[in-house]
Amino acid sequence: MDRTTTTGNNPRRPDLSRDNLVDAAIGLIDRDGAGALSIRALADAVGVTPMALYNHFSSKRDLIAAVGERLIRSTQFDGGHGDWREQLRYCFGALRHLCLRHPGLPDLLKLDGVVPEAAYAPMDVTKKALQAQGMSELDSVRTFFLLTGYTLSQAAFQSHPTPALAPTEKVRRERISGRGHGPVDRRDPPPEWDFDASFSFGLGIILEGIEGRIRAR
Amino acid sequence: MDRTTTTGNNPRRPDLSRDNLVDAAIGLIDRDGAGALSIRALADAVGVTPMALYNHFSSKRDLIAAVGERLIRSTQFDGGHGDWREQLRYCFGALRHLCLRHPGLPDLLKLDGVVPEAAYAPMDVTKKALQAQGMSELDSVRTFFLLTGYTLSQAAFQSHPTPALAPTEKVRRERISGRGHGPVDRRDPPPEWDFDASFSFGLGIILEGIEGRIRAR
DNA sequence: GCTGTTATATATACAGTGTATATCTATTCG
DNA sequence: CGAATAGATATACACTGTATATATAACAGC
Repeated sequence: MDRTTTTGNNPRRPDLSRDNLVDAAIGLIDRDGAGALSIRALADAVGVTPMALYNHFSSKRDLIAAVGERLIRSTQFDGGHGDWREQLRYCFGALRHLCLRHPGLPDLLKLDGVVPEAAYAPMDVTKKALQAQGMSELDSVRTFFLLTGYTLSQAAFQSHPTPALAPTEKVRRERISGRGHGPVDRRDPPPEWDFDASFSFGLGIILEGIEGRIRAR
Repeated sequence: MDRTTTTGNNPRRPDLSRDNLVDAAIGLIDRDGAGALSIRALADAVGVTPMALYNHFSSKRDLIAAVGERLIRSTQFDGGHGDWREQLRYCFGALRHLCLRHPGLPDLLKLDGVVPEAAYAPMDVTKKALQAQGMSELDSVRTFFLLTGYTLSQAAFQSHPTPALAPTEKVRRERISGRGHGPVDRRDPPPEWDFDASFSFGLGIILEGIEGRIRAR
């Protein structure tokens, strides 16, 4: 069946489609985080019954993958104009800013271990930049994992300030652990922590290490 | 009340306690992953009613934090004998192996953004090693985040092979997306991927970058 | 021994979650 | 038009964490 046959502008049937649903889903996670994306919440948001979504996505995993696909595809990773260092800075800066603009994204993907196809665009950029410097394909891929792991972990760290304790939990904790250090929430960095500078510092170290490997070739 | 007043060896009341519960919880996540740790599953495992657990933990977050605390505390991070490089290799090697022995651990902690107090032991090791080389405290902490982010992301990548599609999901997907690339599961590395070598390679790059920073002081 | 207090385990219930199954309806095609 | 089909719905199930109220077991002091 032709995909564009969706009831024209008939208001009776809402115009569901993968695209519209992904739009709405992104709205949800941008507003209230990855946890806010539930089948029922999304159905409510588009004014439809939960099970209706299953005519467009085979599962929540499928939906999540589509969200990731869309967001990552909307980002350009190969815009660096200078040398390999600039290219990598651009590429992973773009990845980082994508994660910061959509703080729910890394959580969402990690939640179900989904890796959208598009997520490997930065890998291609990295391989191209480094192989041009004489690095082997294997080492280029390894370096890609290094850069990606670092970038995502930093973005996640920046995006999630300490989640507050639920009030009732706090009360019960006092009752229970008269002894024993209670659990500790994600410890915040000092409030004036400069995430940009911190990320840049770590990236600089990595780039310097890469340069050493390249020169040692 | 004295903590050791737990009914002696009376079999009527099972000997619940934070320690025993954490033991059982670790058993669950080691056997079936982070997702297998639910209040009800843990209660079943120790032969008790779900709500009984809430006399020992204020919430599931509390339980998770205790599990993390215990596992991390059981690990020694400062056993390196050589120079700062060896110390860091030892420290983050230990962190990595901890995560590999308990593949559910990173997921578990990330799940609720919990960071056990003990998780900052590696930070102390890193600060000590690097400040001894003249690095500032700020940069040492930044470097710690770099090393931790890399180590955890690599361990997570190694621990989670592609989750299989649920059978019904596969069927429905065929029905739906006659068009559109379906979602992609975590793409596996090639089957002969050498995780140890890959981790070592990335760590080497980081250490080389650090050395550059230290020398440039 | 008995009694009151405190610690712990239970029973029940609620609001969520993803999704299987069956049904109903609106649209399109022959 | 009638038949086929795509898509939305209604209901239900098994699961989650946990609030609330109740019951029971252990201990303190008499």
